[in-house]
Formats: sequence, C-alpha cells, structure tokens
Amino acid sequence: MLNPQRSFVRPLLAWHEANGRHQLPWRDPDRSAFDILIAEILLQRTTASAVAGAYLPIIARYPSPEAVVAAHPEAVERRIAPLGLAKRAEFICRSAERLLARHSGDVPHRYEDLLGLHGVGAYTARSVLIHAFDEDIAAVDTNVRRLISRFFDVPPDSDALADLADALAPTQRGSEFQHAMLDFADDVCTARTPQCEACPFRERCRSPVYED
DNA sequence: AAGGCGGGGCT
DNA sequence: AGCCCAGCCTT
Repeated sequence: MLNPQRSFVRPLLAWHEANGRHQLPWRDPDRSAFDILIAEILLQRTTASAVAGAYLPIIARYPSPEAVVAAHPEAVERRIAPLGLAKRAEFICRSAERLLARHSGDVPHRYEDLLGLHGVGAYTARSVLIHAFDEDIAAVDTNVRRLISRFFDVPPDSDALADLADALAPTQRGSEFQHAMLDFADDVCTARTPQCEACPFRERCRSPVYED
C-alpha cells in the first residue's frame, strides 16, 4: 500500500482545513474536558447539527459535575429529551456522581476509568482522550468505519479497522484528524449517496461508489 | 449476539 | 415510507 500518511492522512487534513465544521461549539479550544464529555454523550447516535442547536444552553446550565448532581434529574432529562435517547440524561447524572466520588470531580485521563462511567463506551472514551487530552489515537464511529472501510477496502466489521485507524492518527494532530474524518464522511463520503465525483481522493480510493 | 432506545433530517 | 444519525446498555 502507498504510504497512508501521504495518500490519506495529509490530504484529509488539508481538506479539513478548508472545509471542516470548525464552528461546532464543542470544538472551541477553550472547552473543558467535562464540556467535551457531555458533548460526546449527546452526540451518540445523534447528528452534529441537532446537538449544535442544544449544546450551549446545556453546558451553561451544567458546566461541572457538581452542577449536574445539584440539578433535578427530571430537569436534566427535559433538556436532553429533544435530542432523543433521553436515557442519556441518567447516564450523565450517574457519570457526574462517579466523577465526584472517584475522581475528585475531574474527567479521568485513563481509558479504563473513562469506560467505568455509565454511558461511556469505547468510542466516547477515545473521543475524550483525543479531544480533551491530546492523545493521538482514533475513535471509530459509524462515519470513520464507513470512510476507512471504503478507502482501504477492509470489511466494515473487521477488528483490524480500529487498529488501522489508530495507526493513521498523526503525531500532535489526533484531534484534528478525528474531526477531519468525521467531517469528510458527513460531507463527501456519506452513507447513502457518496459524492465520489467530488472526492479529492477518488483515484486512490480502493472502493469508489459511483452514482449512475 | 441481538434488541431497544428516539426525535429529526434526508431521500 | 424508509434510512440514517460522533453508541451504549441490557438481556
């Protein structure tokens, strides 16, 4: 295979600089780790545009685990409900309690500790490590799975896909790379009608999906 | 391994 | 009408 840094990572980062969704509120570099954790939970199976419309009031109300624990659980649920999957309100409440009980109110840096939070699985834990703590790894969600599966022609359900994604994450630019994959998969390498004609990597993609 | 959760946008 | 969305928990 051609050097994937040159054929995939670098062009993707360049595409992202010009076309990325840089304005999404949870990408503000001043966000706290807790704000990022909340965003990642809200983004589970939920479109970025939907979360973007609800995010700022939520973190203004619940900027810390203390604020979450002090709130009425029903009030948290009312704010989450418009996004669907309202059980996530309980996840957030339970996670906030655990942060206070076991982590001094801080978002932990250890992967295993993050997984111990209710509502935090492999994807969300990795996202926090990437965006809050600058780890140069990847988080495989439905978008990243589709993009890598298509470009490198590997089965979508293969275990090797996550390892491949990790290996692609560029030094010092893991967060940017993750955002680049998500934005590109949302805009060009889409699930239903991928914009292969407009894809800058069309000639290098191992499985182009053309419309007729 | 499979089922359920969920409102909203897009085709 | 059906498919999809920055997944995870429960059974």
